[in-house]
Amino acid sequence: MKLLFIHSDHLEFEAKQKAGGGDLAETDGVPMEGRMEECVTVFTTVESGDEEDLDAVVDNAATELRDVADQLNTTNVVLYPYAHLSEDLAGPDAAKTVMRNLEAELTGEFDVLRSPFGWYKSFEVSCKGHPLSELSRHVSAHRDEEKDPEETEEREPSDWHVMTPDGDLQGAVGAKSDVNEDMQAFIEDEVEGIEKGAGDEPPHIELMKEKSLVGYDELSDVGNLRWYPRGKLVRDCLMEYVNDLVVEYGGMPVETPIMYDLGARAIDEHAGKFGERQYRFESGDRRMMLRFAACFGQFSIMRDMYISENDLPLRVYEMSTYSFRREQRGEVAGLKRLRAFTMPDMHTATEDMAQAREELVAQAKLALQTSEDLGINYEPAIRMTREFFEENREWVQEVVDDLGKPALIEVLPERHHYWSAKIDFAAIDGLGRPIENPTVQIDVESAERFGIEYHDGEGSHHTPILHYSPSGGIERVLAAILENTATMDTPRLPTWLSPTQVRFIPVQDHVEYCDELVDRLAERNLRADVDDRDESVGKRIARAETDWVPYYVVVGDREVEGDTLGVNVRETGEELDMSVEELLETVDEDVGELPRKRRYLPKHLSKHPNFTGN
RNA sequence: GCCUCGGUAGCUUAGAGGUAAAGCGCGUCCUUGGUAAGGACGAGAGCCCGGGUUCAAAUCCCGGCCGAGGCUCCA
Repeated sequence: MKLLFIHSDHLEFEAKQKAGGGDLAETDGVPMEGRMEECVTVFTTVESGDEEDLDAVVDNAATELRDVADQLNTTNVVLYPYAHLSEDLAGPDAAKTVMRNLEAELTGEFDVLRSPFGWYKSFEVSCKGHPLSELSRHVSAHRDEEKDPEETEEREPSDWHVMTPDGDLQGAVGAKSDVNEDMQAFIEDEVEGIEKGAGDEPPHIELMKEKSLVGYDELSDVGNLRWYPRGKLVRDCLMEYVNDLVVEYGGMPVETPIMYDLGARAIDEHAGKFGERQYRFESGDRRMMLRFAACFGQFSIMRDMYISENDLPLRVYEMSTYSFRREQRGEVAGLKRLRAFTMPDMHTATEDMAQAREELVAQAKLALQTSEDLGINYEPAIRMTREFFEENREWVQEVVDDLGKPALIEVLPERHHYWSAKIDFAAIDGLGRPIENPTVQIDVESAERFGIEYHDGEGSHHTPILHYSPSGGIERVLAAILENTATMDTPRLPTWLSPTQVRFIPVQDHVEYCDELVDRLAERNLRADVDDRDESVGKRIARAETDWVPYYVVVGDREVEGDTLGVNVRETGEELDMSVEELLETVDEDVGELPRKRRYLPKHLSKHPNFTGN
């Protein structure tokens, strides 16, 4: 809601003509003309985000108004509906409700004159012109806890348990002694609300800058990152990894638009559920939004398809570059929380709840596999409504057994969101705080809202739909990987993600020989480069160390003339004698089946520009 | 969004009303090096942006932008 306060000598209005059609114009309970002296005139625009909680908006607006009236030392208030303060209007019914309720809220405390909604009106206002006589405020539907202590009581707290693979269920806090360190940290954060690492910067933020991977860009909005070649390579490898994994599983890749028309009912409803955290804008005469996940486009595809029961489960997949969430300013942090992020997103239309449950487990297990490949430890949390838990208790036990590790169990008294059950996986960062990454959820609402149906011999049916991200957002995956490095003796990336996998350091002018070795590695799609700079050996080795190169080799007369290389293995700090062939084999095995992309930077270090780490 | 702290060379930081510093990096030269940083010289600064106070502002004040942390939040 937008409010424009004018401290006025007087305000006078007269309704002239109804605006819009139907019963838009208010006729009952408001005067058609009026005048007030020595007042604060409040031009008011109710916005779409306010519809989330009209009572909260009224309360917050009243608070602002009291504050302003107090400063201006007046008790006369004119409430004047004025659509032109925002481009994102609430529906007329909501707007009228807010105006009426605000009037009711203020009456008694103030002398209130309200001007009617939905009319073209003439008005005259005389602004006093002192420094505080024109003020504007933005009020949201967000409840401030301090102002409304009773509000926090409203949502009943969840029950928390830990379930072990053998089916044993116990209270989460009591189970802490039986689980590993990460799960303990997870319970402390989720259940006990214990803050850890207060005041410290998470290590990944400095690393992403220092290693020239990712940086901020002041010319963009907050939480929109830029990727330098080294980071871009890591990012592309991660994306390729996830794409391959999902396609292998049976996801069918698509690509869908990043912006949607809020004029479409299904879009408006789906978007409306998620409150204010969206990028919204006008384009021509349309109100648009940027997607916050790939649901919109994929649901739209499914809606337009003729889906036979034989097509189920139907898995539509997309690497959403980008999804957008306008997180609050102070919530955005490093790679952990962004406004523009990259979410691998698959939606699966299923025949019925039985198939949905089956898919949920299979997809959860696939998520756990990324844990292996990425070297990130994940702790699972199964969250569901009490109703779901009671109906599916045995099945939940099977799930935990299948996942093969203890799971945090959250039982919600009632359904708040579109899902009835979901499984999240959390990595624990260097400060003991969770980074929630993969997730799979059973959505019981969207098929109906978007008109997604499948057809069998009998007729058509709405489908339960799974939302799935096998890895979580790509940026968060990198955050988790970098956080991991902070606890290592020798911090490093896995070889398959290292921008340079092998570096050669020539002495006695053996650059050409090194170039040949680079080419031999390239034949196997392995990334090598040559530090041909005119620097001391010690200095170039220091550079290989700070560049986190997993294998580096000094190449001089001995190597060119002999048949072994002294290969420095960063992980162990050992120098091993290997033939060229052995080096190739070692690196080859190290990368294994994981993606192999070409180098993004020149072969010679002397040609590497310094990208600023910002 | 609110609160606290910060923004000085490409990077990391020192300085605190009166001519703007250092290390790293960069350039040139010397060194032709054998496993974590060889030497010399040099270039490089709208001191985040906009206002204000002052003879004088990077420095003090106000507003904004960006970053970190805290609150809230992550659908």
